[in-house]
Amino acid sequence: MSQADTVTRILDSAEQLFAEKGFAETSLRMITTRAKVNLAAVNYHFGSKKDLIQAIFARFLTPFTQKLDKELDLVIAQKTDPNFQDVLGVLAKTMLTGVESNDAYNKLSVFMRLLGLAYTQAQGHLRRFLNENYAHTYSRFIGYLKMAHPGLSSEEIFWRIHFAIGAAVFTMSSIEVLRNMAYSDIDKKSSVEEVMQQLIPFLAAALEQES
Amino acid sequence: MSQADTVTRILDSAEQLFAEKGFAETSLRMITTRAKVNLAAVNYHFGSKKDLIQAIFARFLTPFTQKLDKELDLVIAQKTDPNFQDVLGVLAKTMLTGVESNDAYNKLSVFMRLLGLAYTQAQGHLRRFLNENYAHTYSRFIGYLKMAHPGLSSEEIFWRIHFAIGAAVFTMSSIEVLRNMAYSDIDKKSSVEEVMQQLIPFLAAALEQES
DNA sequence: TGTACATCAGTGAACGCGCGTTCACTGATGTAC
DNA sequence: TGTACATCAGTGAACGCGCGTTCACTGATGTAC
Repeated sequence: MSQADTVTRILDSAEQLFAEKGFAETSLRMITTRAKVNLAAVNYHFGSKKDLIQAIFARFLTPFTQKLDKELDLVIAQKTDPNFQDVLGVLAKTMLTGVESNDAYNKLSVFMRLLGLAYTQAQGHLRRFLNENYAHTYSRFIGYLKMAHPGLSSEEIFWRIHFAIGAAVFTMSSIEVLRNMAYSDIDKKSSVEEVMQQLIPFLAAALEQES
Repeated sequence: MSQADTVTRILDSAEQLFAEKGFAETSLRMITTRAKVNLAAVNYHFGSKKDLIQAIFARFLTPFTQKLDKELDLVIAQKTDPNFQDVLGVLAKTMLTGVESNDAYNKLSVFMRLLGLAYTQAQGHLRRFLNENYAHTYSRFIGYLKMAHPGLSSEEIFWRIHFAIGAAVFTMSSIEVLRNMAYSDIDKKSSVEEVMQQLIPFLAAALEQES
């Protein structure tokens, strides 16, 4: 088994298990058993469990923020003064392309669950890591949103964005629990895609609302 | 030290620590140290860590759902056909009264963090417990919402409510992280109350939106 | 009133267990001469 | 072409540690006669 294999298998298994259970609740033994690699391989390749967690975020976020940056360049080149929907559209586009459609929803929902854990589980090292590596693109995105909606203060923009992130991240974090609840409450088990199709107008209405 | 003291001190300490760190990340040793009681006291009074977690939810939810039920009775007595805002208003009123104002916000935000953990951390026993004990009031509330907004399907109501719960629960779960981010991003550290005052119109706009 | 017993909150120390990490080691592949 | 050595992915077993739980025990209070 080559190195690339082992490293990728560890990342894949860890990503799934962390998204399912959380960081503290997932042991290296679970990860290495699922990945069919030796227990010591995580420490050999990544150094520690913390470094493995960071590597999982980097694998998703590095290409994602590169893509988002490029898309933002494109929009700005076409239209120096993009409106709110243009800017949000860039985010939606970046989130939903680059992979075949079924897989895109799945990868995105796994990543949203991980992002939720990053906020809510005590992982100071992870928040520091994200801030050091991805704050630039995040700030740029927020900056355009603010320019597009001058009626809102920075504070309002900040909190609205995080309310929206919260709804999205919570929904995806708990999607299996919620789909089961929906099934027992209203006899309908919506697909992840259907849920997202309801979430988008819900958030758009709330984000754009005049205060 | 009387029993009431010991039991209450354990509940108070556990509630704070679970809200801060999560269930798996909080050990009984942390709880009993903070509560200044013997390690074995948790198992003596509650039976197990799981039972302690359920007791914390019961302490908040039992009076809360009783109060919500009474308030729903009142509204229905006054107005057989309450509108969407009437029903949501009952929830807001139930959430924010009964304690002096500062404490009310604090208790509520602690509880929202715990509720977020209940959805996102693997605690099957807890979801079963909540479902067995509080599903009746929850269903009643959702039923009135649906009656008040006949243009929306059960499915739309279900998902909108959970998007809103998500935004609220995520915001409160991560409130310290978010307030610190706001401070470094926009130099403004809003109070929990100010954040809630922005959250309410945000959610109201999204919940009532015509599809 | 005094004695024997029951009840129960609380305790101190130990239990077995799963955890992340470490370490000496193997074996395959590449490099130098 | 053959030999000696270096590099490095991967391994198996063990390490110390903190965890939730258990258990025999204490000591205060209440009850029966």
